[in-house]
This record gives sequence, structure tokens and C-alpha cells, in this order.
Amino acid sequence: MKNVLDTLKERGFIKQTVYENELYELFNKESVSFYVGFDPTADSLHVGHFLVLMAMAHMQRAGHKPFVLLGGGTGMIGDPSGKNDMRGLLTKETTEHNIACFRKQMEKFFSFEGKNGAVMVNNADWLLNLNYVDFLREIGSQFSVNKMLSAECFKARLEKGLSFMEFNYMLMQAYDFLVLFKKYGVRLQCGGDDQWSNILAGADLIRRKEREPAFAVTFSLLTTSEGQKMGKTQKGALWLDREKTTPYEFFQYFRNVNDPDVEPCLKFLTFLPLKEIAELTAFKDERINLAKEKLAYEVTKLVHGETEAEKALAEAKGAFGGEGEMPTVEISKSITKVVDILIELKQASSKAEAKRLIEGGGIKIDEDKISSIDGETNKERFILHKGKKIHFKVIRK
RNA sequence: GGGAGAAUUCCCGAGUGGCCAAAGGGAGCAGACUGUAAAUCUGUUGUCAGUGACUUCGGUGGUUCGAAUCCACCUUCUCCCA
Repeated sequence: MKNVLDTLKERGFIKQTVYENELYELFNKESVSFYVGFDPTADSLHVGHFLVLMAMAHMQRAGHKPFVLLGGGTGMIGDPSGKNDMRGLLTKETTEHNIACFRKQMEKFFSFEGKNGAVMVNNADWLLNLNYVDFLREIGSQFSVNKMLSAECFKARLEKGLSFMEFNYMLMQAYDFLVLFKKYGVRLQCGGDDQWSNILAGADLIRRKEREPAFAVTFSLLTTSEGQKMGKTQKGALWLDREKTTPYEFFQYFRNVNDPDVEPCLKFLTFLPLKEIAELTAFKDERINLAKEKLAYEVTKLVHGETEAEKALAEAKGAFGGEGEMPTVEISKSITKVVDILIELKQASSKAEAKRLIEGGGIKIDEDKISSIDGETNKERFILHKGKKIHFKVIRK
């Protein structure tokens, strides 16, 4: 079987590794238990996690065993890396709720069954009842503050201020790795590249305390060609939860990625063979749209299932190609003013905004542009266009 | 423990008694151009109402005809000295 490290590299996942040759051998030799940590700070995963989940799925397919570590304990502290300010702290209840939501979404990417089925663990189980003095003696003694302060992840915060609590985050994450190593023989921690210092700290801790090999791998972050984090929309993050981001919105996001981002996205976020991806992205002009469509379809299928993907595709074709499906909404017959219809459809959050849209020439009913803010309609069914991308079939009854 | 400063509309950031719903930038939305792309250009971005009204500038009170702007207290944050 192909070494999974090669697979990941071909697709561009790998950002940094330690003892790469040794790790490569290990992958050849046995089923490796590895883990990735997730902070349950929201009740849904978002595209930022997507890439990591895909990497985990590749690894599981290659016969390795994923451990999903949920930061029920660390989430109560907050990771300072990459943050400008201290995070709001979570209560125990929300944390538990979030964890349950995560699991449901993760099941779409990899299996929790079988001999290398994924295992879910929560670091609250061992962190919450730690004895302070014991912890300091056993773990704290292994860390040099001088060294920690020189880490990139703290540098930024040293200028803005860093609480002692957050400073300890690294120790806790390192300790997680040690616990998983002892309990389950986990030898590898993976994560986003922003986690590099924390992951390294854990691998070092195991090597120092247990004198056993431990490995660290980080994945590239999903960024646009302009270096921005992908998945940001006007509503915030692009979520994997259909309640927070509808399958159609999800589909459209990927349908509209910038040209240069199509190829990396296909490699990262779909299981399509590289050969097919190369064929799809061979063209740089408008033919790239085919690749975008494929990308959006595959990605939506993965996250929301085939039915939803088909539906989103049909709706998109309907909205842009003339024929096909588009979202249908029913509204009350008593609503006649265009302004009110926009609010009813949640396409404007206030009357003022609705009026602005109309004044800007962004609203059409069937093919008639609405030019007056007092515009009304009595049609029983019509198609409402907002801009070029948002279309509704509206039925008044 | 002592001292200095900061908190502004989605974000950054001007504004230091009336001309402030509040400059500028970013981001969003819409228009033109396109390939459902990017870049570019234009408009727009508190709410309700047709030239007006109402709510907003960390919180609570106060001074004043009038406060984002002045005063007091509180909260949070930053910086300097110990």
C-alpha cells in the first residue's frame, strides 16, 4: 500500500514534520495511532476544520487509527496562538453540547467503527482533576520558560499581554499527547500549522520523559491565493452545519472560488484522483468553470450527502442557466410591497436596507427591474432576483 | 502596591461642547464590465419615515439651552515603575 505520507504530500497537505524519515518507516511498518485536537468553541465545525478532517480521512484509509481529541478541558482555558485577545471562556454545558455536534459531522469523513475506527476522547477527563503541585512537578519541570517565550506563538502576545492561564495552554496540550501516548500508544499528533509550537511541545515531552519516539505533522492552512483564510463569508465562517450554512450556500461558496484556488481545493477537499484534477484544471479561461462546478459538487456531497449536492447543483443551474430548480418560498397574499417581500425572504434585515437595494437597481421581479421603493406586485407567482446570484421562486397565497 | 493612558458605528481608526449618524480605510451589499471568477470603476453601508424624527460613540449618574466630546464613580484593557 502506498505510504500515506506520500499521498498527503502529493496533495499538498504537509506543512512541517519532525523526524520525517523515521515517521515514513513507521507508516510502512504498522498501523499508526495519531491524534488531532479540536477546540469545542462552537456547535459546528467550519471549513477551517475541513482540510484537517480530509487529511485524517486519508490516513484512516491508509490503515491508520485516528483519535479525535476534544478540548473539553483546554477549551476552558483558550489557546493563545493566533489570537489577538483572550478568548471568551466556555462553560461545561456548552462544551458538551458542542462535542456532540462535532461527532455527528465527523462521521461523514471517517468511520468510528472497526479496528482502526476513530476514537473520540475528551481531555476534560484527565485535565479537570489534575493536582496542581503534581502537575507542576511532573510536567512543569520539563518546560523552559525561556524557550517558550521565544516561540513564535507567544511573541505577538507578549506585546499585547498574555495571562498566565493562557501561557499554560501549551503545557496542557503537551500533556494531552503524553496521556494519549501512555493510554493508547498514540505516537503522532497532527494539526493546523498554527498549532506547530503546541504539537512540538508534546512530541518533545514524550521523547524526553518516556524516551520514546513521537512525531508531529502540521497541515497547510486553507488560504486563498491572496493569503486570506478561506471560508469567510459575510455571515462569518462557512459552517459544515446545514442550519448555519445551507447546502446551497455551501455549494455556491466553492462554485465561486477564485481561479487559482480551484486546484488546491480539489486536492485538499475532494478524494478525486490527482490525474482527474489535473485534467479538470488544465484550462485557465472560462472552461475552469467546469472544474469549479465539480469542486462544489464533490465538496457538498462529502459534507451534506449526494441528494443535497444534486439539489444544490440543480438550484444553481436553475438560478444561472434559466432551467431547473431554485428555492421556492411561500408568502402571505397580504404582502404586496417589494420592500416587505424582501424582508419576508430575509434578503434585507431592515426596510432601509431593502430600499437601498431597490435604489441600487439590484432587485428584479421576473424580468422587470423594480425602480421605485414603493414598488408593489400582485402576481401570484413570480421569480424574485436579488443581484445576479440570489433568486427565489415566490408564491403568494 | 504606585503612576500614565485607552474604550467610537461589522473590523481598523479619525473626531475632544453645537456644522456628528459621526472623516478615512477594510469588509459587505448593489450597478457597469465578465466566465455565477478575479482585478477595475460607480453607488451604498444605524432605524423608522418622502426634505423630518428617533436610537447610537464601554456602564451609571452629573454639568450645560446643547455632550461621542466636560465632571464623578464603576467596568475592562494597555503601558510604565515596584
